[in-house]
Amino acid sequence: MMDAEARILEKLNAEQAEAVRHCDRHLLILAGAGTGKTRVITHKVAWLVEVLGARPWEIMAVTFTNKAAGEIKERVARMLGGSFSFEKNDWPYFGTFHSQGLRMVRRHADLLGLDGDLTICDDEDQVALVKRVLTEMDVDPKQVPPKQVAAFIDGCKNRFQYPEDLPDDWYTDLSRGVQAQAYRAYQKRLRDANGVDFGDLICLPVKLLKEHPEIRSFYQFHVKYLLVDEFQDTNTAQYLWLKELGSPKNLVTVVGDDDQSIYRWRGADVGNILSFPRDFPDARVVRLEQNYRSTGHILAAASAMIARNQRRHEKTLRPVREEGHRVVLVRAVNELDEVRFVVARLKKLRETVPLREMAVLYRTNAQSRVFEETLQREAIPYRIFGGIRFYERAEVKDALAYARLVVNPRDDLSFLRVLNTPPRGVGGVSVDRLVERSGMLGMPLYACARDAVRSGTVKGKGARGLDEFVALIDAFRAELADAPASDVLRAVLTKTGYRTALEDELARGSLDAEARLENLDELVASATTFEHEATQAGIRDFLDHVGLMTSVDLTAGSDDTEMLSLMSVHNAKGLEFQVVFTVGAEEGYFPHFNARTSDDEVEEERRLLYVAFTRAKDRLYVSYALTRSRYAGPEGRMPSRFLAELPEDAIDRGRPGAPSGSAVRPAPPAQGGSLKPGWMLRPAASPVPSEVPANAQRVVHPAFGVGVVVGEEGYGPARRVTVRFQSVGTVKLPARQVRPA
DNA sequence: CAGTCCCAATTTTTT
DNA sequence: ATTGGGACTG
Repeated sequence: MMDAEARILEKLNAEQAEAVRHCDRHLLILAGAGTGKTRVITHKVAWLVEVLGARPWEIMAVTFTNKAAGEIKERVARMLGGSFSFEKNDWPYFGTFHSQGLRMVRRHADLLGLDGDLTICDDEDQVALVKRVLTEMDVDPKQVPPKQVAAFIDGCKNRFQYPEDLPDDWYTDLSRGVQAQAYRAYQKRLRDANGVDFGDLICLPVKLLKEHPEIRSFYQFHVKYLLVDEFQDTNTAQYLWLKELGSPKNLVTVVGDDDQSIYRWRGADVGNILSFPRDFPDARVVRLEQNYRSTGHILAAASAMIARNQRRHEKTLRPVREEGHRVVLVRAVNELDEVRFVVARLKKLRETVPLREMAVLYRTNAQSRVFEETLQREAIPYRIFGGIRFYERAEVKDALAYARLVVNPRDDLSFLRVLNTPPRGVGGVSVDRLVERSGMLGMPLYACARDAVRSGTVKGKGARGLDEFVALIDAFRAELADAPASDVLRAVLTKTGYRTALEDELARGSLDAEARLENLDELVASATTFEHEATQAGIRDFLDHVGLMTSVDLTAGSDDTEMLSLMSVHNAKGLEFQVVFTVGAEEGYFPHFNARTSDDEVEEERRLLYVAFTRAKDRLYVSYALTRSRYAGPEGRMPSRFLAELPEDAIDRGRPGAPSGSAVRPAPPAQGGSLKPGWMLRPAASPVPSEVPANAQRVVHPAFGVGVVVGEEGYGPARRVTVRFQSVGTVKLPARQVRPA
């Protein structure tokens, strides 16, 4: 026994060992960036099994991505040798809240008024359904954007609020009334379609646990040890889930870092970290403050910056590594210049650092494009995480929609999606009549379609197409309901004529038809791979897999392939690289345009940059451009205000290899602790020697004369620019008032 | 009903 | 600049 203990604790420092061994009370581990969090989790699982004799099925670990779960599984398995097995459908369960939620919803579907063959609706499905609901309510989708309503619904579900839980006056409220009513209608439609959205995957388990004491006891009994990673990013509903499961009989361990909370917009509540000790009585708190990842200068820069946040736990990360290189701050003339710098630098570094140990991190996915073009030209292998994801491509979703309809004939969304894809003569008129009838009878569209012709609901060309469609789906259901996923997809693509239609397009010279066909092949290939990895995996499992896939989970090539990584900072959470390029460190990205109204938002933006910085092990480059073209011509840009918060002696200003004199002067620090963008609100006569981008847009105003654009926001008629005039100083005004000089 | 053309909005981050 | 949606025409 002592052997096992010693072996597990061997490579841990005192704090880590404490966190691993502490197993008689609930535990909150405050783990700063790079302090060996994953190591603590894996060792803790090993400890539970080997030292405390926990049974595998008594342990549940919740991670932020499926990939992280896989890594922990792998590492635990390696530590424990053959003594521990991870059967796919057995405990212990390592995965995201959402995948765990789906298991529970499936298992207890009958109690929730659902059928086990349910459909997971993604973001796009959700918006489409909202749009349908709004139309039915006679609300103009232009007046009330479906996306906004979808965000409202998500917000409610993040707080565990179903329509019946909303305060009565919300339904009559001028601003919220429509949204609340749409939510109620949406939820009904979703249930009728035997569908669940992401929010349901969290809320329904909580409902089960709250309303069914026997189910709660069952899970409390089974899940003796519950570990939650990235705890700072759990939302209210997820926290309620933990509270339902936590009992004196079991042990809840959460690991998190409030400085790395970057999902507030998705409902994450850092406050959960504060509440934990109160809600889980007797909980211990252990802090991990030894940073093993980054060299001294990098850590000093990141720490000084994050210390500016008001709402945070005081903590000091101690570097164990040497000082290392300073953080290099780079000023580029424009976005192309920035790319040139990064590529030149990484080509040089490649001589000593493997490409897979380098990453380019940006604020928005759109920023990857300029890099892609250059990297392709230079033949540097790269991979992009996130962005338009594979399973969200139209052709892939079409194929999956057929499969979804085969599994769940109540799935109206999929029905509408593929009914006339490829075209089979069923147009708007037929669909309208079908929808109307379905509403009247309270029957799913597919069921209505079956007798729509006989009842005269649909006539003519539409009737023939509809019959054809119903026959197709019926045949699939009869033959393929239990077939392997790849067989189903192959059959769908050929027998529906989908592939043929695309091939025709290709023959007629459509450029993207080829790419789409390739994507379909890739889809079938990924289904085949999936079947090989999991025994007995049918189409249902594949649809689940696809529905819960995260962008980080889906990466072309394995981790050890020689490729540069490009990703948003959000996607980089939990990863580390020897060399990190943080690009676009400008006002408008850090903080983002849409996030500079409240102090809370600005603090989250600061955390985002902090996460980016702390991914770096050996070298960190931070770059910004003086002008950047986003849609129509170059815009003047200012360095991020956060750059002014970096300590002088940890950074290296000026661009290595560039002509001298390219010193950097970041935005002046905010005044008096206020987080307002100082450069925008500066009084006209301000003598602050702020920098005007060399090739910023020059403009003329009828009254103020000539000036230079230093900021901009909005689009179209609402577009406003900030102009520094020679005559009156800096003024913010509608863009239409000035003309290019 | 399908295909084409034109106009508008879009770009924050994602399970 | 690209893309999606809506309107118009064949």
